[in-house]
Amino acid sequence: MDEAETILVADDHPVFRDGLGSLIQSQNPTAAVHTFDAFSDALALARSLPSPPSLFVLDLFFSRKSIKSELPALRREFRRAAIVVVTMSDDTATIDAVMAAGVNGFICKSAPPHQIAAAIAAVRAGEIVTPSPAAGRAPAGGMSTTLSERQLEVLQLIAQGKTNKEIAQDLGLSPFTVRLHVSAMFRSLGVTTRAAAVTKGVSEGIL
Amino acid sequence: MDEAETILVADDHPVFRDGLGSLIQSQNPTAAVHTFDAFSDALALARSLPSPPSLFVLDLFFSRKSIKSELPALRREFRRAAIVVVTMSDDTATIDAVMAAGVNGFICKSAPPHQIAAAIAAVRAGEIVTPSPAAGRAPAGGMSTTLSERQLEVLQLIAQGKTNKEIAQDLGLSPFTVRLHVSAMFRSLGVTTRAAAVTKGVSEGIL
DNA sequence: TGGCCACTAGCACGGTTGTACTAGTGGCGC
DNA sequence: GCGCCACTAGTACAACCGTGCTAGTGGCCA
Repeated sequence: MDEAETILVADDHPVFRDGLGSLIQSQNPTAAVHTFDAFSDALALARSLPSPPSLFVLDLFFSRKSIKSELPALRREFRRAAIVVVTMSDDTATIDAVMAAGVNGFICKSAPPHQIAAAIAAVRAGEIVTPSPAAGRAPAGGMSTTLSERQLEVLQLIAQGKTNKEIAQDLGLSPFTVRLHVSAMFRSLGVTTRAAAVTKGVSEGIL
Repeated sequence: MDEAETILVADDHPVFRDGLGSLIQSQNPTAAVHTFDAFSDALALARSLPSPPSLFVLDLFFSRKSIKSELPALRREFRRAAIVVVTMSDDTATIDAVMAAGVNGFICKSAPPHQIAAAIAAVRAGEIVTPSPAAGRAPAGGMSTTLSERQLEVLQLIAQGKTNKEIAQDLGLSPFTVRLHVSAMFRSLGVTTRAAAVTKGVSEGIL
């Protein structure tokens, strides 16, 4: 579906980290899953990647303070990535604080694997997942596909029902060029028609 | 884990209800999935069962008022059941009101099947799921457009990127007939392309 | 009974789409 | 410098799309 999709897992507990990594890898066979024992390492790789990762799964080695600084900063820097926090402490205050930072999911480490898997799948599908009570509104969407600027522009105009000719006029391009962007965008989304591209765009939260 | 597990689905929209029912059934092969076109019918069966259902999936045919009465009542009566609300209107106020009633999940009807499936799986695994605000807009007032059954079916298949020929095969029709449905549906929606039709369908909450 | 509507099926035609090629430019990292 | 990638522009072609016509069936309602 998306050739170079990257997922980053950071957790300082080796056993849990490896288990989590293989769980996610088996759930997303086509994705490149990288695991780290420190958040800073994951962040460093994320920044060095040609295209940003689609999913962060992070242990909460955040102090109370950095929940309010590092986490929102991560959210801002990787607007299009889904962020899931996995942690031991699942008290309401922590959940609220983390969700308020704009992450897409909060999972308790004590949860059984199938529960963690379901939660991650739901987040990757665009939902917001929290363990228990918490009406914590969360902004920003996670998306697992990356499009270039032009491709995104083209997709938005396609969603408006415009023809390639009209898109070319709108963007000040040749219709031939528009076609190439359309084809490339289709390949990125794994579709072959404009209609399917719109559906995909909506489900990915980019429309 | 679930020898006689029962799942109740209530939705007054036939096409969506059936799709939802088979989606859930395929996701939970061992469960007995019952579908209803009215909430009261589902409730009646739930009460008549020897053991309470494990999951309710309900369309939001609740008026604003009954969100604050029927829904919490259901929650109280079936404490151990998971309750998922599926609806057209996904404005923040409605989401807050429904979640405050103590349900386990809130899914927008405009969400693609895989997203709905993931959300239900997460809820069944014990999570709380709320929609990402990035997904389909559905301004209050319901859908302003009426499509015939065939037109809706055609639109749903178009959203999957199918060609007229493929749609004809799926529905057992002639490609010529499909074309007419497509054209009629376009007129109803006030669009001229498939891509725009999908966009319109999402914004109307019928996809 | 006649009118209306949804649904079915077909033909013809012009325009659009999507892909497969080539080919040049500018930016970025190694 | 070299490769890679996004972006630009073009040609050619097969397939598909959307609309305009005609025409028949069955249901519903006044």
